[in-house]
Amino acid sequence: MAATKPSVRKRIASARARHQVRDLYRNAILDASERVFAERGFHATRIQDIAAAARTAVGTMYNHFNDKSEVLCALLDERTQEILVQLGPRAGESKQFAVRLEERIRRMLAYVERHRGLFAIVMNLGGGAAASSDAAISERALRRVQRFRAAWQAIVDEGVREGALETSENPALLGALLGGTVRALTHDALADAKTPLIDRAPAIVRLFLRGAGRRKPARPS
Amino acid sequence: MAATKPSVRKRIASARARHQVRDLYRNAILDASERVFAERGFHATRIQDIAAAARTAVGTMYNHFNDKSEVLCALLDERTQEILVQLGPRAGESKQFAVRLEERIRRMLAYVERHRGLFAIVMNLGGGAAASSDAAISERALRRVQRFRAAWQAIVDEGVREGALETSENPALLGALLGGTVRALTHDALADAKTPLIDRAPAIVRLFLRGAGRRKPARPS
Amino acid sequence: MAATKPSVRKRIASARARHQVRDLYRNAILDASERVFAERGFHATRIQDIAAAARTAVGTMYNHFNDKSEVLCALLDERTQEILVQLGPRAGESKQFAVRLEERIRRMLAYVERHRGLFAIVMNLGGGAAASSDAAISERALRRVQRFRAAWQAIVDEGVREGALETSENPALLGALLGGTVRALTHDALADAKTPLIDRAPAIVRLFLRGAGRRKPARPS
Amino acid sequence: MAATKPSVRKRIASARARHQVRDLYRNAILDASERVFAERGFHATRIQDIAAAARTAVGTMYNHFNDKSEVLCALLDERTQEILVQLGPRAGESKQFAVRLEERIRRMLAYVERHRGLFAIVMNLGGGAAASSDAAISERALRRVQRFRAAWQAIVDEGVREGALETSENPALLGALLGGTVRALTHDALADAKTPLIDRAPAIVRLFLRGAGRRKPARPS
DNA sequence: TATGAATGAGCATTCATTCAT
DNA sequence: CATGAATGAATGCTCATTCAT
Repeated sequence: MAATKPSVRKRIASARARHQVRDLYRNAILDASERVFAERGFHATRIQDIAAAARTAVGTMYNHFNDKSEVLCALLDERTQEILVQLGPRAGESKQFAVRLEERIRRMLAYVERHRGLFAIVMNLGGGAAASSDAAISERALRRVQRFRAAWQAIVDEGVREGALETSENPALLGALLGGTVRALTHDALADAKTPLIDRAPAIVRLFLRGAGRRKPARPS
Repeated sequence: MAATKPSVRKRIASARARHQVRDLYRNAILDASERVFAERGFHATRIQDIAAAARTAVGTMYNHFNDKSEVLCALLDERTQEILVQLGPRAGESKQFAVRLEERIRRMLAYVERHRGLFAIVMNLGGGAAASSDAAISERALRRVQRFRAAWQAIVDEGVREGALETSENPALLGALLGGTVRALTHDALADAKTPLIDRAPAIVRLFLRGAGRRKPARPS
Repeated sequence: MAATKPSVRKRIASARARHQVRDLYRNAILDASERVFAERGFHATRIQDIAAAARTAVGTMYNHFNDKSEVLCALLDERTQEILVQLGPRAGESKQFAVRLEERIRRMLAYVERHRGLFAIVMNLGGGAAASSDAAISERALRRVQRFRAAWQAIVDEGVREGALETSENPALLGALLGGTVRALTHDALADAKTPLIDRAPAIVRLFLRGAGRRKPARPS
Repeated sequence: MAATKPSVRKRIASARARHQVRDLYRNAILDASERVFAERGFHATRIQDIAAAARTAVGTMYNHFNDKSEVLCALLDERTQEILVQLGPRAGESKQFAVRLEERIRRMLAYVERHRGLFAIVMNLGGGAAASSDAAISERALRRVQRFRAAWQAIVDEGVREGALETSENPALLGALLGGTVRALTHDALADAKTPLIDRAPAIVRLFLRGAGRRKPARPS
């Protein structure tokens, strides 16, 4: 380490610098695309628009991405990844499943809130580039969906393991239910209100756990 | 009335006939568009494709619809309308909310099954022509969403009135939950399996009503 | 004459009537086309527009004219013919060329005034259907131009014969000058002002006859 | 200045070069469009035709002009500008108005001769893209007409100031007359003959100045 | 590697014309 | 002969992609 020759160190440094410059462009493009997609939607957005928003030349975009849908794809991959991190376990979480779940959902909603515009359209685009005929893209879209599913499933499995969730139900259905409940109430909140998304966390957890049916239908004396 | 002169009667008849011919074309176009949209997705579908599938000239499409997105819009309006009918009350339904709900959802799923291809796309397009910048189109898309919401809400209100649903919950949230649960499990079934959609009805109702949480956590003796 | 049998008379009458009905449509179409052409210009006018303005079906137009440019052509033929009549001799005209000329131009301007809209665009379309690639149409347009030229020439020839016009000038040039002067001042008046066209008649004649140069350059004592 | 760093100088040079390349394309398109418009007329000319004649891609046209009529517009703006230059004053012109006027018209006719084809069309299109409903285009067409009017008026004003033109006439009418006379005789020459346009210059001036009326109607003794 | 003008296949849309009623 | 919906060739324009600088 310390023995590295200066010229080499410099070369490494400059390589790192060059990489950072690359990433600078890449990130500028992704950030710009998020803004523009959120504003206009995917199909109405022209490559030029993204380039302009990123203060870049169109050609530059093609040095970083193969084509338009790859930009969206990369953006979604990144945001999805980050969402999944929010949904993952953390050190020092509560022992109680419900509390933990609510906390994770709260984190996720906070993240979604920070990217409201993007998610407002993503929820309408399903997996992403809707109806993309490009196999590679659909492939990645599918993988994203699956990763999401897996995340819900993992949480559900935790709950089952801890005896917090009903064992007589098909766990796969419970996974779908969790995803659906989160999605439904989030979508609702995104469209409707200026209410902060996070406020929905308790209801999501409660409804997911207890459903809509009348509880304690008959309180025995 | 009976005295209507033959020529007049004939004129009326031919007017009716002409209308029926118009509808013939209109329906042929809508049906064709459903097939093609389902196959290729909205954006990948060219007007020509629809025309060809409808065995019509391109120009004819423009005699019936103002542009491509209006075709999708009209199609969705029609299908939405029909779905909502399935979700509506019928004569001779069960007194029990849960039974009735399951029956309605079963009807809806049967309808969706008959239009699998379309709905597979629609669920990814959310409100419809995603990112349509045309105000009139978005307006109609929004109205469709609202009509759906209203339908779920109406059902929930029934349940609340009959004491089948939890009264301590915000009814609006219950509506969203019902929609979300149906959507989630339907989407899941559309993507995943060749399982008949209707088979999902019981799970939908059960999960909507009772949630995923462990029931009777501790049955005291 | 009087001996014509009733049935025959009736047949003739009905034939005449039928012809009149034909002309009714034809004229309605021509009048409508004049209005619409004047409003939108030739190329921006769709056959449908004319039909609508004439309260006729499109098909009807094709019973009377072979195609769109024929409508314009017929219209221009008719209006040109009528203009030329205004420029022709009348009984009881003044013996003085200048007076006679002014009178005729006054009549012409009155006619143009009644068809302001049409002529405003015709003056910009030159011969008519500008750049029509149809030989038959261009042919008729050319003929109209020639008939106009001939009219100016005939007037000039009158003036020359009567010793009112300069004989040392090429009469063809004088013809062109007359046409040009009329056209220039008419065009000017059409565009510019709400001044009645006829008021331009004296100036037209005066300038045509005496030019713009300083008169009596040197009044010899 | 002399101290400009090489890289900067190079950048400037390449910027200039790039601009020149842009103009190369722009001019190629304008020249090509002149040829094609002259041959086929405006409406019969397809964008593709111009592109082909300019050995350019269609898209390139849209990098330089907003649409088809803008091409014509730009062309006319340029040619008009150049015509007006011919009509303007030059160093070392004659003191005599008539001589000067003839010289200017000669120059103008020489220019028109070099663009015969275009002007043959333009004279039939009046202000330009006939019936263009686009406000911006009509606006520019109008401005061209006005600049022409102003040019004639300026010449007339010169003549009046120098006592060469009749002061009892409304100068505006004299301006219109000059324009009309030039137009009439030019149009005549364009259509009719293979006679060189310039030969018409003397007649134009003579007729403009002295009119068609019999001169010295009766020089007594 | 950034740049941005050139490229041209691709597509929605128009509208003159036809023809069955 | 009037009608007006069907027809489909024709065309302007877009925009993702390329590539010389």
